Amino acid sequence: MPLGPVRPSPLVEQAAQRLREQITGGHWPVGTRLPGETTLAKELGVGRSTLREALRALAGAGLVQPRHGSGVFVIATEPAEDWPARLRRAAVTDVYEVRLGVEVHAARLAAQRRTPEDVTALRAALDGRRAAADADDTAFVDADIALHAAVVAAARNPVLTALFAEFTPVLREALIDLLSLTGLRENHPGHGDETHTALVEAVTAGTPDAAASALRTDLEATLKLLRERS
Amino acid sequence: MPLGPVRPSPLVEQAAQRLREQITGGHWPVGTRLPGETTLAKELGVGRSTLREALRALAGAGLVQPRHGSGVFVIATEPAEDWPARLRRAAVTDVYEVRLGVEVHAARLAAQRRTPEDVTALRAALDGRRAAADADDTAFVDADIALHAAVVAAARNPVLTALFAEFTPVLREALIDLLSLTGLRENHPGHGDETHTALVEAVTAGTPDAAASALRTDLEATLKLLRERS
DNA sequence: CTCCTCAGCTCCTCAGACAAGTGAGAATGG
DNA sequence: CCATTCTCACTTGTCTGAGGAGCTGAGGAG
Repeated sequence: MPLGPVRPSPLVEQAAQRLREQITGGHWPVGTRLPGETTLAKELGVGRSTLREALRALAGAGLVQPRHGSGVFVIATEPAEDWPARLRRAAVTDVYEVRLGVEVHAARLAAQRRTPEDVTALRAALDGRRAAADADDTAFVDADIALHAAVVAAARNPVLTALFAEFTPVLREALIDLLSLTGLRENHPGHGDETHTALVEAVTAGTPDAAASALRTDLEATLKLLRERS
Repeated sequence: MPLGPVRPSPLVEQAAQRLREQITGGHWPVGTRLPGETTLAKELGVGRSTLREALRALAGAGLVQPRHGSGVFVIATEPAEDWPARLRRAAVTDVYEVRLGVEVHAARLAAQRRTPEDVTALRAALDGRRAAADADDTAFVDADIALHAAVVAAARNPVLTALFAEFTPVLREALIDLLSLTGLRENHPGHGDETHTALVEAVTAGTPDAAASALRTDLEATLKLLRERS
């Protein structure tokens, strides 16, 4: 039994989240002066310095602006659309789930559109993943992600490619953690080689449904592992 | 003559600026562990609380990430990218294509997870879309998007919801244009009512494949229209 | 009416203390 | 000799108390 983490997030982040909700939720429109530090700290049940750090985090994100002697004011209601930060805050399983949907769709499109250049790139990435079977976890994860990125690139949709790139850092970290914690590769060095080969073959052959199902199999297995650990 | 401020900026901001320069200047690449709080505070000549607030501001901006007991780490060297702008620059068909993949996946999840509240919200949104059949194009598009947003919300994945929200503005504009240019609704006021009803029913019934295929039918029809016009 | 003073609010900064998590090396057991 | 467990130094997290400095509006002096 994997036992998820017990610890709650730091108080600072909880406080920042609560305040953020007030702002993005429209309760405190632009121009609002927030209640004083002592008041807010008491309301949220945290110390004054903790609250100050939470406010400072929001200021760093561009939501509020403190004015010495006058108060803290709301200057924006949207988090400046900072996706990397948002993804880092989110639960890994939620991120992975979205990645699954995006990439399965990409595989489908790739099977319809791949060019000869895409095919050679895919084969090279697949070879790279095999070559990394004996390497350390980090190198293996990088090779794995490179293959997946090649599939997405073959879909020939720049928005899709950019979106996948946004997910990469979080993915990389989560997968490296997963491998080092589970020791998954010790028994199966080339873990997932069959499904990945099937994926590349399906994209090459131009069969969308086969590509989608091969990829779905691989990703759902990993997602299951991630869920068990969190 | 505007006369700038005479007083120096708060120490917190000065400290944050100094640290930011170290990061964006490349002296501390991604993955670096910053010196400890006490060390940094001494080096910059400020108190520990002040330094902590400066670090918290950088964390809010997504540059660093503190890990309890371990240290503060650099996780990015530039203040994030602007997705809304990127989506606006991209081809509408590319955006719509990604939206299709994301939302079909969301529909699948929604069919597995929808709560009774989701179901009532879905029915209300469906009624809203019907009621807007006689309204102008803008109101109809808004009602349509509200229904789709309700489906995504029922998937109960915050990342997915946020991602869809990112697409909404571009979508809205493109669809309004499409309707006014094609005059599509003049002959079929409740355009797409059958497929949307089928979608809501499938999500309610909890049949992922049916929900996915109903939605795919609707979205691919629109995507085809978009392609023809561009 | 204008200007000044001032009290009461605000944020800013520091110091000190203790709690809690992490990781490496020492000590222990086989 | 190896693997496990324990210990400890070091890290960030949290709170409290104390002043410092800036802003704002009320009220008095001219």
